This record gives sequence, C-alpha cells and structure tokens, in this order.
Amino acid sequence: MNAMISTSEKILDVAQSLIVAGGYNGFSYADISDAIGIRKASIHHHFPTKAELVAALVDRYRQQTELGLKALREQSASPADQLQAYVNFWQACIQDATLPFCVCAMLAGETPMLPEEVASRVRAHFHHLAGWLTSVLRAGAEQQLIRLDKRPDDEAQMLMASVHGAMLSARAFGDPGMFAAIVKPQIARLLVANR
Amino acid sequence: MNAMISTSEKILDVAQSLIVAGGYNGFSYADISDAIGIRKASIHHHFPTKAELVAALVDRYRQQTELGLKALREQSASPADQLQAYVNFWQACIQDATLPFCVCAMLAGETPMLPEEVASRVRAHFHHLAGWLTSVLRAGAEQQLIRLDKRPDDEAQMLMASVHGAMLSARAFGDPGMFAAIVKPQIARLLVANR
DNA sequence: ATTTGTCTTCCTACTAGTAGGTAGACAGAA
DNA sequence: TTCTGTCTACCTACTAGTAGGAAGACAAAT
Repeated sequence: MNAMISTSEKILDVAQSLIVAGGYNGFSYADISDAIGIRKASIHHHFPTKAELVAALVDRYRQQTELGLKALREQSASPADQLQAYVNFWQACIQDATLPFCVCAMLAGETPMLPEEVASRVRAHFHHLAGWLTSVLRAGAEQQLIRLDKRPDDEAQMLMASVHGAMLSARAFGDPGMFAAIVKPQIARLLVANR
Repeated sequence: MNAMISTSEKILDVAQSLIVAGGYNGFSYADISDAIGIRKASIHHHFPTKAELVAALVDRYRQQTELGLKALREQSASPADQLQAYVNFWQACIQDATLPFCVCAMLAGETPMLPEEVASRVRAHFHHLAGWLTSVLRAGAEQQLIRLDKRPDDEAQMLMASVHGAMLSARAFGDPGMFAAIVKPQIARLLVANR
C-alpha cells in the first residue's frame, strides 16, 4: 500500500515541512527520526551532514519549481494567465497549508548563518524565479497584455518581493487570505485595460 | 569610558543582532555570554527564559520604532516625504549593516514555532507599522500628493510587504542596493505627478 | 545450486559538545 | 540588613555526528 516512496524522499519531505515551519536551525535529525520512524543514524547514512541534507532539499525544491513553472508556461495561453496561475498556486498552498511558505524565502532570511553550500543554492533559486518572471513579463509586454513602468527584470524583482512579503504578512497576521489581498492588486496594476 | 549602558540593554543589543542574523533558534545564551563577557547564569538573572528575553526585545524594538516613526511624522513636512524618509532609513540600515533586517520580519517567518508571547508581539508590530503607513497614505491622499488605487489600509499592506520582500531579496542576492531598487519604484508609483 | 563478496539500508550504542535553566555563594550598595 | 548583580558549579535534555555490526539483495564464481 506504500506509494513506493523512497526513504530519502521521505526524509526530504519531512525536513522540508520542518524548515518551512522553523528554518534551518528549527529542526534536528531527531525530529525527522521521530516523524518517519527511523533511527537518527540511518538519516546520516542518506545525508551525512545537515548541510548536505538541506542542500539536497533546496536542489530538489528548485527542480520541482522549474518543472512547475515550465508546465505553467505550456498550459496557460497568455502571459497574463501565467502570472495569475502562479499566484493562484501559492494562494492554494497557503490556504490548505500544504506548503504555507516558500522554502527558499524562509532560508533567505537566515542567509548570514547558512552553510555556503545552502546559501548559494537559495541564491540560485531566487535568480531562477526572477528570470522566469522577467520572461513572462517581457512576453506580456510584447503582446501588449502587460504594461511595464520599468525594465522587465526590475518589475520581476518587485513582483517577487511582493510575493515573499505577502507570505510573511499572511504568517504574521495568521491570515492566509492576506497573501492574495496583497499580491492580486500588484498583478492587476500590471494588466492592461482590464475591461 | 563606558557609555553607562546597562547590562540588560547590552544583552538585548547583542541578542537583537544575533536574531537579525539567524532568527529565534539561531542564537543561544552562550553566544550572548561570549559577546559581552558575562556568564550565562547572569543573563538568566536579567531574563529568566529565552522567551521572556525575546519578548522584551520585541517590546523594545516596537517602542523604538514607534518613537522613530513619530519623529518622522513631526520632522517631515509632507506625507510623501515621510514615506521617502522611512525607506531611506531602512536603506541606510541595510547599507551600513547596522540593522540589516527587520527584527519582526525575521521572527514573523518563524511564527509557527515561536512562543506565543513572542508571536503576539510580532503581530502587534506588524499591526502598528501597517497602521502608521495607512495614516501616512491617507493623509497623502487627502492632500492629493499620493494617488491610491485601493483603500489606504490595503495599499499600506502592499507597501509593507514590498519592504519586507525587498529586505529578503537584498539578503538572498547579497546586494544591499536591491532593497532600494525594489522599494523606490513602489513609492514612486504612489506619488502624484512627480514633476 | 551454492557459495562468496559487495552493496545498501538500517540498527544499537556511543561521543563530544551545546541547549536552556537552576542552586547557592559572595561582594558591594542601599 | 536586605537587595542587586555577578559568579562558580552543576543539571538534564538535546545537538550533530561516528563506530561497528546485522540483514537482506544481487551478481559472479564455484
């Protein structure tokens, strides 16, 4: 009946939800051990050090994101829809608490005391996400669906910051709806002539 | 030669810079002890538990913020200038690394595993800051210096999220200039006819 | 077919060091 | 004298990480 999910995947799953809740220093091997019913030492077999574990986790996260964003570009017709779908994805994650915060946004806050191998991967995720947003915005501007006041990459950075800040506010206020309340208007102002 | 700064203030100063670097679980009594040359037990005399220490820290932080924002309202003539000054303040803090991140933004990310006495104070800070921004935006709109697409409190939440998200991006990219690059355009779009 | 060796995964048992926190003594100031 | 701040010395629980071995899977050699 087990969905044939490997132990190392289970470890990463648990570690991810723990990181999302409390960051790099907010979980221990013992926590993972308890959650999946395996000894601490066995986790060290799969991931010798905590830094390696989290680095692998961020790699997987970025890979999943990459896949998700690619799927989004292929499914949604217009750049405007792609933007909406991206925001809706996070809205759903936050609402049903499956992934109530971006792993890399969480870790980014802790940058100053993150192992370099983790910090560099977090930076890579930020670069990648900003790149995706830039290309969507640029395409939208070319098709005259989106109106940009600044260069596409600047607008992408602004949008990304809004998304992360909105996650933070949703958490601080304990109100999942706050995310959409902040991000949707930011999207709306980019869309040309919404009538 | 000591500037007559009390031990408990020193403790809070060090704890604050450590929290800003690594969050609630990113520092220990031993770290503070090492930094100010006092035994761990002596810190427990001033702040019996870690939760109490951080709660006191956030109280002080909010109080300082309150004072700073009030001063800002009294010094700066127009609401537009107040907004600019607020952003400039953070820009300076991030640039010279005196306070490269908002204490409460840091803690907000860790909300799910924060002691309730800390979480509630972080929430209070968010409320207070949002309130200040709302009143500045409302005043600006009344004087027709600021153009609001949405209700003042919604625009305030959007601005606050931008500020926090911009701090996160500046950290992730290791580029202090990123903060201003993201926030300044957000302010600019609110200002009416900038010529 | 059985043995041999290797690889993987997990285990028990352990280490050194750190976590937050406590008890009690002492010195100086009020 | 009592109160405040600091100290030494200690506690229990937990931290990441290690040592060494048991059990099974697989493949090649016998």
